[in-house]
Amino acid sequence: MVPPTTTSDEHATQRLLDAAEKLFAEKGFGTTSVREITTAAKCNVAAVNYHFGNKQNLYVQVFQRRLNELREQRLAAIGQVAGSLAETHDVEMLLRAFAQAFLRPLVDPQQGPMMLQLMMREMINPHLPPGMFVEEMARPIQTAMVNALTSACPGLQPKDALLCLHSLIAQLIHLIQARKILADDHPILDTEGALEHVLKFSAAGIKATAGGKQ
Amino acid sequence: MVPPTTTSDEHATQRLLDAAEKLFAEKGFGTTSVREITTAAKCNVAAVNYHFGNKQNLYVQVFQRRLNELREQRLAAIGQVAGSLAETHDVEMLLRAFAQAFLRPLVDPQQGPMMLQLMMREMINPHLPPGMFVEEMARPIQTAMVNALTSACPGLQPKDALLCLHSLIAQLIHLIQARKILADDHPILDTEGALEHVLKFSAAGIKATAGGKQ
DNA sequence: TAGAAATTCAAACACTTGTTTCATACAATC
DNA sequence: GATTGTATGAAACAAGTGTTTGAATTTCTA
Repeated sequence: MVPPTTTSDEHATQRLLDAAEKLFAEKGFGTTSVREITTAAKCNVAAVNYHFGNKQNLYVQVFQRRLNELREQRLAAIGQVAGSLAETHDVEMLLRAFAQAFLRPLVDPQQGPMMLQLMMREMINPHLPPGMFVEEMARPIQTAMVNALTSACPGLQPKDALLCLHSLIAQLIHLIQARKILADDHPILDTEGALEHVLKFSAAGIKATAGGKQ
Repeated sequence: MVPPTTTSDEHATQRLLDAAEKLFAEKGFGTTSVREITTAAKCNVAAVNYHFGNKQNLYVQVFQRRLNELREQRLAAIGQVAGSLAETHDVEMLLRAFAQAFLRPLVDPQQGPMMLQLMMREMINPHLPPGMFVEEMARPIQTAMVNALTSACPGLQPKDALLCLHSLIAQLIHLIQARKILADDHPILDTEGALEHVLKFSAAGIKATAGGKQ
């Protein structure tokens, strides 16, 4: 008998989740066939239906497995920085910490690009139960970050903090997405100089937003 | 014989392009079947292959038809504003004009959401000839806008102008995308107040970027 | 109006899709 | 060691895929 924690011979359930995650990220739900998944996972075709009921539920389980850890990872990072800042009101430092917490899992060469692709695809054509992504990921991060922003940046209304947060997130997502398409054209976007720009750009934007409404 | 400009009875080629555009935007290339398209266009199944050779080429033609007009529309708007500004150095006005030129075709209820969906899908899984989208759309807009930005904002290096432009575009795209997912949660994002925020936020960001490097 | 070209049509092509079936092999329990 | 419940296997299911065919029809032209 083989120990259950061996990478090359884990349970079929895990192999299916891993293979499905990879393929769903690369090709999307609709254009990834069950046979591709089972072949990559070295299983029989029937394995998906046996272990997960159907293809759609396998997709949901792929997300379930990652959303929790990703959310907790981000919440922890936000809480840590928000606590240590306290009264320093250093916006740019808060942004940097958040950006790193936001990006780290997404640029980790191991499984980073996969995660983002998965989430982008799910945004554009959803196959999860309605609300699952928002409730388990988007909303918790949003409220935690809005709280951190408002307390680090006096004069910033919660409503405006939300808008600023979305401005930042938009740029971070675009940062990763754009370099896939424009990488050859603009090596600028590839370096971490782009991240520095986003932080500087956003810090100024936030200060202007807070100042203007005060 | 029927006049060629009748909407309800135009040539099959046009009906196919219209139906395909709509369906590709809603469901994506891979998950839209030729039969769905031909049914929606009131054609026979063979019509796609007769008029366009194959499904993929129909997809390319859908883009060909729109990319040109969209690009020219945007270039005209940029050129107009950039010319009239000349020496006023009014960054926020330039941004507003660009944002409107960028968004107008995308929020036009007639065909707006379709266009954006189409382009987002193409970004995430491409079915166009490599480089077509960048060369016919992304790059021309980029260079025109970078020129307009650097001349309207002295002290802004072209390299930084490009980064600022991407920061703005990222927010504009996110603005449209996010409200599909979070619309119920945050009616804030739905109003045009969000656009005003993006403009104010970005104008401050650009000024900070220009000032810091000077 | 007759003939030629362009278009539409129903039917079939070979292939892939998600899922099911049932027989086989394996694991652990009595 | 026989008997469970669990897992895997090859094969088949009906339905849907893009594309092709060749005849019927429409449209234009000479």
